[in-house]
Amino acid sequence: MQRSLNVETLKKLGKRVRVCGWVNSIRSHGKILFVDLRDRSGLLQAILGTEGRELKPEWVVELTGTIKKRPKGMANAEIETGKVELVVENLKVLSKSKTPPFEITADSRKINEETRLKYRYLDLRTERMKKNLILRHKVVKFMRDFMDENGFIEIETPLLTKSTPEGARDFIVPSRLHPGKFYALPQSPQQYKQLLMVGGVEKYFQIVKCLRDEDPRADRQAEFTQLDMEMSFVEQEDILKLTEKLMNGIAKLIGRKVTWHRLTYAQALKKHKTDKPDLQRNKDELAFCWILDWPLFDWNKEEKRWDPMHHIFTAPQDPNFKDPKTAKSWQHDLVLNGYEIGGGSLRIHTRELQEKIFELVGIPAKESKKKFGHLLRAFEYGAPPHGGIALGIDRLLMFLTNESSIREVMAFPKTGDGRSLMMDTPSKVDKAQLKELHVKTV
RNA sequence: GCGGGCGUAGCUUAGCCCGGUUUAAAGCGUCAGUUUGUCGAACUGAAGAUCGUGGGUCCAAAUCCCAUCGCCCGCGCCA
Repeated sequence: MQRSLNVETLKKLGKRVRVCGWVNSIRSHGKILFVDLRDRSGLLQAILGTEGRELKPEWVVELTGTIKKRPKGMANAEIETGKVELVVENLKVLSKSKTPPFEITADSRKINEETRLKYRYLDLRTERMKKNLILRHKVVKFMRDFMDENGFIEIETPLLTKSTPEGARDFIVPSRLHPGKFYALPQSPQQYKQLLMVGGVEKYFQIVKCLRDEDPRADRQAEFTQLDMEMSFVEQEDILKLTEKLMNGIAKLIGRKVTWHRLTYAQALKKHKTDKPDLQRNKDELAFCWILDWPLFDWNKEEKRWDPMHHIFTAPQDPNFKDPKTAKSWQHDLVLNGYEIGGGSLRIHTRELQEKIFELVGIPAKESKKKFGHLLRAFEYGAPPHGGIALGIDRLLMFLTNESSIREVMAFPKTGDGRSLMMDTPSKVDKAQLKELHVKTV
């Protein structure tokens, strides 16, 4: 007999079914036992006799029996299957369980996160984590469908890539075949997506892991996921409109109210004293705010040079700008309830302008050729004007689920110092492994 | 790298300021038992803690001091 999900039993009144899942709770009345069976779809009350006496919470069982309507007045409005129950004819224990370190049925907000992270596979059984991960799936699916409907194609870019020390700290991977040389894990697929535009893709997107070796925060992990996109022949307004349409669609999907605001960088600083203003007026509102007209550069007092405000590929509004101090960029940052959840820009697409920027931020021509030669060369073969944006999926989900930590929307997050309490990572590796990589042991 | 908070049975906490009625308390869970209609049941009973770890002060330390470890929050950092 095919296995039925708990919720499916609603439509199987009077029929024999086979259900499988975890023992959520047991209410024993001696000769009659009520067992709430939990599976991915929800709970189902099963009725057993004394044969169920040995059952314990979190055991995995297979129950075969008949679905019956509950007696009058015995329905439970709290659960979806509350109008029916399973009268068990056969009980099979598929897997036993030790007493779990915390109660799966308890409110996990009251349980120490350290314990939850060590036993994450048990924490994932809780209603809270299940809900969050399902919502995450729905939002990501909506994003994929939306991008597809708007003519974008999803393309994967390499994980083993090139270190570009200008940005955040890179995670680096030693090369076995090339002793002394290293790959870097991508902080973002930035250069690849620009090269895809040169490649004539025109509309690219990717749901992609990005990695930055910086200290985590409640809203930040070393490893996170972005909806990354890039498009050719667009103005900034096209990118903003598309993003607004996407976010409105997501808000509608989950029934949340949305407001949109736009501020220039100067206005944001003047009115709100921050470039990440929180414009939320009530608890349920998703207050999005574009920050526009950013300065192209930022004066680095210590090094006495101009640093890019965002990154070196951001296009200036006036390609013939003379004064780095007043030059504005085509940068757009997206802020949600006071948190940056995305950023992007129109990009530079000519070699001349890109070289001018390298020079201004103090990267010598020799070095820029070595580090960015591939991009400069590509720009000489018909690079279309292009731009894009990357949206932080984890942070967005944090707001959609009303969680106060990004970890609550990730299946296997790391701690504040980048460790996994469950897998005990990072960990030491064999000397032999290091020797193959030509890495000296510390 | 820096600052702040927390650490007491499996879980959640009380006790800590102001050391001595503490044999470290409670709820949940666990274990044993009762119970044929319960609603993450109810009732009766039991077990379970070198108070994160190490050192110090004191007649006496969960409580005061020092060090150390772990987790959380923030700053720096995050092209």
